Formats: sequence, C-alpha cells, structure tokens
Amino acid sequence: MPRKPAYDKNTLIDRARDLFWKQGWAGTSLKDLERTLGLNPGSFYAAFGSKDKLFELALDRYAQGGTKRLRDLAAEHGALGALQRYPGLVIDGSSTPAKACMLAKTVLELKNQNDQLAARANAHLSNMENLFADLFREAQAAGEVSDRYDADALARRYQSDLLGLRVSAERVGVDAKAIADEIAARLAELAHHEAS
Amino acid sequence: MPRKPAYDKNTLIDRARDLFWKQGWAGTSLKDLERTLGLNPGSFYAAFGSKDKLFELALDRYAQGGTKRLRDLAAEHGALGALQRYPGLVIDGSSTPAKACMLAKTVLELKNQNDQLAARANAHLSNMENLFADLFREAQAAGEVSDRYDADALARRYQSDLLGLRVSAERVGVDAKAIADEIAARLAELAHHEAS
DNA sequence: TACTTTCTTGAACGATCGCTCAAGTATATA
DNA sequence: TATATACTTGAGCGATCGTTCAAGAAAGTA
Repeated sequence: MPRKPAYDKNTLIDRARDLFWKQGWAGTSLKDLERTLGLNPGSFYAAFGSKDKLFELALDRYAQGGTKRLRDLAAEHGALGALQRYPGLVIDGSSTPAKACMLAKTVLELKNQNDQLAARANAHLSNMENLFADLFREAQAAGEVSDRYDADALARRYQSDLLGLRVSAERVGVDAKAIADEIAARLAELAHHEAS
Repeated sequence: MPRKPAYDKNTLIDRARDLFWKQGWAGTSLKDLERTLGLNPGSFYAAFGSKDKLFELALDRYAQGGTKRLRDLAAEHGALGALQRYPGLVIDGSSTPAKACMLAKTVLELKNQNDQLAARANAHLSNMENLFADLFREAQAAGEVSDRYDADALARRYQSDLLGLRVSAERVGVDAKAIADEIAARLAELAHHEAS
C-alpha cells in the first residue's frame, strides 16, 4: 500500500557527511542540506529527525570509512605498510571534501557547546587509535617494529602526528606531502634496536 | 569636553580572545560577547565596528601572545631549550580557555566560509613557523642541532607536531603530556650526527 | 477503480542572528 | 554653571536559524 521514498537514504548520508565535513556543524544550515540532499523540510525531518541526528549518522559513516580504508590497506600491504601509507593517503588527491579530519574538526568546534556530538567524535577517534595500536602490535609480531616500544604509546603518537598532518594539509602554503613522508620514514626506523 | 569610555579596550580584546578561542567564531554570539565584555550593542559597535573586526583583533592578540611567550622562553633557555619547553607549556595548566590553537581552530572552522579571517589565521601560523625556523637556525649556530638538517623542514614538522599535540590535548582520555615529552625528546636527538 | 498508506510540498512558526539608531547620561572645558 | 562632546542604553530592525504541520500527490492493495 505505501509509497516508496524518492531518495536512497545511504546516498543522502554520504552527501551530508561530505557537506558537514567541509563546512562543519554551524557552517552547514538546513537550507544547505535541503539543497544538497534535494529534500524539502518535511521530507528531511521525516527521514532524519533533526540536524543533530543526521550529523551523528554522518559522523558514524565517516569513521566507518576511515577504518575500512586502513583495514584494506593492511590486508594488501601488511600492518607496517598500511601505517606508512595511510598518512599520504588521507591528504592525497582532491577527492575528499577536506583534508582535515572530520572527527577532529567536530571535537574542536563542538566541545564547548554540544557535548553529545563532540563526545561521539572523540569516541570514534579513540576507536581509530585502538586500531592503530592493533596494527603496531601486528607489526611487532611480524618483526617489523621492535618489541621495545609500547604499541599503545606508538598509536597515541601516530594519532597525534596524523591530526597535525591533516590540520597542516588544510592550510595553504604548507607542503603536507613532505610531512607525511617524514611520518612514514620515522615508522621505518622503529625496526632498529638502537638505544633511544 | 568628551566623556571617557567606561572600559579599557585592551582588556576587552583579551576577554574577547579568550571567548572566541574557547567557543569559536560561530559558537560565540553577540549576546555572549555583550555579556562577557559588559557592553550593550551600541557601545560594542561603537568600539569595534563588527563581530568580524573584533575577531580579527582577537586573532592578532592571540598570535602576539604566542610569539612573545616563545621569545621569552628563548631568552631564558636558549633556542633549543625554548623549542623543547614550548610544547609542554601550551598544553599545560588550566589557565587557558582551550588547549587547541586558536589559529588552527579558526582555519578549520572558517576556511570555507570566511576567507578573510581564515587567511589571517593562516598567516599568523606561517609567521610562527618562521620564528620556529629562526630558532632552529640559532640552535644550529650554537651546535645544539646538527647542520645536516634543513631548519625550514624542521620548523614545518615542529609546527605540525604542535598542532597535532594541541588537538590531542583538547580530547578527553589522551595523555597529551606524554606526547609533548616525546616531541621534546626528539629534538634532543637532533644534535647527533648519526646517519638518517 | 476505490481506498489506504506513505511520502512530498512549502508556508509559516518562534527564536535567535548580527546590527542600527534615536534618546538619554556623564564629563571636561569655558 | 552652561555648553559641547563624547559614551551608554535598549528597543527593535530585517534576515536567517532549526523545525512543524496541514494539505496534496503518488503508489501498493482490494
């Protein structure tokens, strides 16, 4: 009996993610969303409930994409290979709406005015960091990284380096590729057993 | 003949900087500013012209504070000593309205909707990076850092590391002090002449 | 073809946005 | 003390914010 929606919800979430990623929370108005999604207010609220809810979906979708990309990389190039390639990948090409991390942008923008969403973004970042740690452990098991390092500490530092890289990549006049290369090169040195 | 303002403009700019720093551009309404500065709309616009203009002043004030803090550090501890202490300093204490860099926050938030302000923030970041490079060169002249490194490259990487550190410090559940220590420790290694 | 169920449309809501301006108040000079 | 020159006040402007909802259109069942 019913009538089917004229849109594909998954596609709309992708588009919303890209818009939010580029413009941020406050920088994206309902009018922007209606235009980009091709939805009138009524349909928008029937489909997503509120701007907050959609942003939450977009955040989850974003995080899911990041972990998938890294896992794929690990499947193809191994743990260390993936960790080395990832920095270059996230700042590469003009395919993404922004170079900076959407999760980091969200934490910075909303920490002091929307705890809900900021906390969710932060949780996704922690999740990602856990994945980094797993890969470092895997690299250690494979003998690619010395056991003398703490994988969690390496992951923490790697996450911080990535966030810095991606903020730098958002700036104009900064050679982000050079920074990405340095991060990757540093990882290669972790195999050595020299005294620190 | 005239009547003197009831406020000290410099103090107001400091307060505005702290508010903008913490809450960002869109997150700070005129009502917020009026409350924090103790100014009614009329006085506000008489004194500052617009929200944009005040934000610009706040941005400049912020950048000026950063360079001063670093220069003071260099005067007391030397170039390398200053570079090593700075990371710990910027994320330390609860004295600042936020841990993240206001310039970075501004670039991320406004790049796609207020070129004017984003570009100004970016320029301040470049300025800071030049100061880093000068200090690295100074450290090289003092023999604290090997000449085999390019000071500009070191500064670029240092800036990126700092930005990452300060985003990390804004998160909950992250041991930012540990990251700051690692950044400082890495600088100490730059004196060695080992093969890279 | 009639009916039911859902989706779509878009006008309009109250709240807030950044901002203006006329009227009132305080202070320094004369 | 009178006057000129600011500065201060706060009501209220038009625009936009996120959101609601009643009315109309489309599609599956009977």
